[in-house]
Amino acid sequence: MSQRPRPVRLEDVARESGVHVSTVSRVLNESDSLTVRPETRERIVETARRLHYRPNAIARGLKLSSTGALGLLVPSLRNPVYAAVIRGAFDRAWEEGFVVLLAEDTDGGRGQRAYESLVGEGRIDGLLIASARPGNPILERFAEGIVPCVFVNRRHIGSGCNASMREEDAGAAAADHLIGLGHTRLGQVAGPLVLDTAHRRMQGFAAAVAAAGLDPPRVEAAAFDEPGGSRAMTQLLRGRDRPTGVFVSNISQAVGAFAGARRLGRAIPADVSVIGCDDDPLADYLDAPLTTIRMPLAELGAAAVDALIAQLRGEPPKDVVVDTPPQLVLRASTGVPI
Amino acid sequence: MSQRPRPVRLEDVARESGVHVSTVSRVLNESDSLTVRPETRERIVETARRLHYRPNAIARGLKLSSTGALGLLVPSLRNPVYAAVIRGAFDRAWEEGFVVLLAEDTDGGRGQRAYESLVGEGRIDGLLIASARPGNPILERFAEGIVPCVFVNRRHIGSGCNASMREEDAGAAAADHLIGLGHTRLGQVAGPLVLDTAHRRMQGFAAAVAAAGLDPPRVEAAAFDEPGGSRAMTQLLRGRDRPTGVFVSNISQAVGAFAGARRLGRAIPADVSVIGCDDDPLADYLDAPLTTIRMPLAELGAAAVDALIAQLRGEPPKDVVVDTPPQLVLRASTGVPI
DNA sequence: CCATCTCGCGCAAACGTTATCGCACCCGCT
DNA sequence: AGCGGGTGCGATAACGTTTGCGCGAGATGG
Repeated sequence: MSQRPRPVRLEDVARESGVHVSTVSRVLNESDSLTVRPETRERIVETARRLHYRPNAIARGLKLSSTGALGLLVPSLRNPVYAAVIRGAFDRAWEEGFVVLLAEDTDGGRGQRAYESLVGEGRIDGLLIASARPGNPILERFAEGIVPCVFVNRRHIGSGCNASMREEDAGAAAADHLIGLGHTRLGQVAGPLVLDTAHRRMQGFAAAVAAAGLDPPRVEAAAFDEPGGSRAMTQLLRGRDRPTGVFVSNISQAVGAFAGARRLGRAIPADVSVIGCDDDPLADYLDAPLTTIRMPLAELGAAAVDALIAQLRGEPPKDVVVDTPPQLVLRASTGVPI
Repeated sequence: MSQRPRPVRLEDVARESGVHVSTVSRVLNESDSLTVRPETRERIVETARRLHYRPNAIARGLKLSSTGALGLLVPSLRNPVYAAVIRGAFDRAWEEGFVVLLAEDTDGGRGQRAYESLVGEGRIDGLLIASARPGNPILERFAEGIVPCVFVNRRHIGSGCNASMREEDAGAAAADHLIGLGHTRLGQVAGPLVLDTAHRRMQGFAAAVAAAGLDPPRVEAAAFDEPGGSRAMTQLLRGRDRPTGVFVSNISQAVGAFAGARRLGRAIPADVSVIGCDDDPLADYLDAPLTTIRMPLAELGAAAVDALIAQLRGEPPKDVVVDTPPQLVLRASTGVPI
């Protein structure tokens, strides 16, 4: 029954170095009024280190009415794409002295509950929302304006605080690659078109196809998961005039799309070229290895954190777009049409 | 420049209902000394609801010296298996009135930093560690005993507070399935054997093989990711006496193993049967659809939260094993040997 | 030698809660 | 009428931190 060690408080450091707590606080915060003798400062810093003092975030949060924590709502933890965004956000937040609290905003109210706990109970200073979608109750709560928010990846039009990437360029890069290979009948497995991200990706793709003077691509919208990709690909590959080159919007969709093509007996890339969006280690291990458009996901996470912290500092919210261009990662799933 | 609405405090509710804050606090906490007139209670509850009062978790945490938050450290957010564990943990925690703060404990110090922020700064009451592995610095910090901990999935031998599943039975179920199909030369793509989980899975597999009177399986240990699975499978399938049935320990490894077999020109299941561990939607979309052993992952997450909360209530720590048995999910990647 | 100024630090109040104590008041009993 | 004991609630002190204010002491100037 060993006791848990009582955490060391400001008062312990103060007593040990023979000064008042307020002095310790000021010294350790390196604050403005540095009117402290160097030797005293030295002594305080030294004992603080010796005792392994760490300020209590709860007490600090109460006094400062700011917790040093940011929330991050992602739509699904099963989607490896978000792992990259999350890492980018965590790392940048840490650099800025913040901790980020991650929650999954799936159907079933997990996101709502997280919102209640994190925002409603004052546990965070700001919220990163990567799970925006029309009808998501979180959007109504956003309007209440309890905490500053930034929408990540999926924009919330009119919010004035979106962090996004060059989705149109991603679609265009995919189209250009397929067109460059000689494909003339193109198709797209898009995401749910109510999602801003999916919509822009589609528009960029369609615009590039139009610019090349080709017939508009056939588009099948589908959920961002394996079943969605499978069903959409099956639709695209059925019937006459089927596309020889298909742009798929997400790695999970790509896995499903591969399965769909396989079931119809179509080989990749011999019968149909497939290019994916969002690069992921998994792409190397598909059959065939998936050519993708790499998106700056970690940078997106970092940029979103920056934008949120700017708001916390009192700056007016603004939309930001990560300017790193989408980049083609060539593997084996695309080739010249037969 | 709309102002953020100032959150409603206990005092607002008190003023509005004409009583003192302490009374409001007692009423809303339904506490012991219910010596309050029903009409007063009614009035307080009513105005609290009307004003949408939510207690401030920070102030509450400071006073009670308990935050109502649990930490959860997972080794990788790219592994879909953990999504299931996380959901189980989140949901159970919510039922018990706790919020869980999720962080990734990858190489590169993310876990360390999370530990510092969450435990060191007193942001959480207890910690769930799913990222235990020999040499992980978190294990030394555990020994300091600042907060109660529970090790999830990967046990920390000797800690006395592990939550795990019937890994040996998983290995045995996989072996039994392959043996039942008539396979006599078995192999295993194991996880890193320094990990308790991987080791037990391997032992269960080996024991079942021995019990059937077969030669001991060839085991290739590998990282729990696609490259690991690919390399290990390649090793297993090279040389004479290669196995006709292989047990792979994880869905990511399975993807890699499929790729490895493909590169050697071996068909699944015609040339080699593959059975995976941990069921996941992805399994349906592999070529061939992957037969797996389903593990009770969400229940594991829930059980770990239960064990941690028990410790917070002052009960002595104890090891728990989720008793739901591993279950065969038959798909197309296993068949009778040629 | 006293007034003034600056330096170096202590004092105490707050942040929003909860918990312990205690004080009125009302009821019933003698 | 006086007394005792509940009943119903208010005052208050914390929890660990930050911060405006102020006070003593030494330095400086007249």
